[in-house]
Amino acid sequence: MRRKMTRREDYLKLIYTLSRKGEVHGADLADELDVKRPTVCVYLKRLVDAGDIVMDKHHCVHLTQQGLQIAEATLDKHGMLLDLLVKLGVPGEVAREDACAIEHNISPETYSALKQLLNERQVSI
Amino acid sequence: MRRKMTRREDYLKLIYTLSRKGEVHGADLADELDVKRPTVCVYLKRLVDAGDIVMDKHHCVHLTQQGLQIAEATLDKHGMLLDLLVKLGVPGEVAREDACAIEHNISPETYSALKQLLNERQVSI
DNA sequence: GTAATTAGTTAGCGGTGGCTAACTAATTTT
DNA sequence: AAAATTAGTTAGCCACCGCTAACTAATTAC
Repeated sequence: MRRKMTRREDYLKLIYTLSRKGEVHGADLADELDVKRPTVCVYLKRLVDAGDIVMDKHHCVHLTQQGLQIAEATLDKHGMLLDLLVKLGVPGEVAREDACAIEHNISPETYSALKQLLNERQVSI
Repeated sequence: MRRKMTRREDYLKLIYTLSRKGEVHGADLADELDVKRPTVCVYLKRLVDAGDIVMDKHHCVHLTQQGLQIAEATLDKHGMLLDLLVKLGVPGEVAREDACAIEHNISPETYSALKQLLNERQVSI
């Protein structure tokens, strides 16, 4: 059984976001994730093995269909949590960090419940 | 800088809970945490080093003042999250798992915001 | 075009937190 | 009391995810 890749969603989320702005290189990921380049290099190989990304001849990173799906799902959870926390009065930067920490660990049930709560709040306040 | 002991709160929480019912042995912790006895044995040494617990001559585990404080704070967060999720309609068992996953990662700000939300909900529903 | 910088990689390491195997110590059975 | 079971420990391993040092390849400056 393959072990958990707890950083997987962080990488895929970031690759997705950076892709919108142009080519994605390992160095960009290292900057944003605040880790060193060798760390990224090694991890990207695992993401390739997992079928989440492909690397082109210029070392640019591209999401596969599978990687894209995971990235979008994670960004969706992140956005929902961030919106909710901010709406509840948590300062933006703290809310962002908490959303990042929580997003990997919520069940579909909790996701639905919180999303519904967010929608209520959007009209009531 | 010492690395994060992400299991710390799980152990301390459980030790606290089991203490209410009697002596706490490594084997009990292994059962409840669903890990093997050697894993617990090694981890308990780290908790001793961290100043969270002491072991008596019969290998019973006791929380220090510091360990007690962490255990109570964690249980408090856990209880709040569990109550909130259940109140939002998340099934009990799922809510418990999510509360466990989330409790280690929320800032004081998010804790306060969610606690306040819980209090509102308690009166409004 | 050569030199300097930047990017990617490889090797080797450390900490966290699991595991099994094999030992010792304590407890229970018989 | 001896045997069997259970508890604790130690050693050695593995995966995850960081790091530095040192290498290579590519890019940019001059």
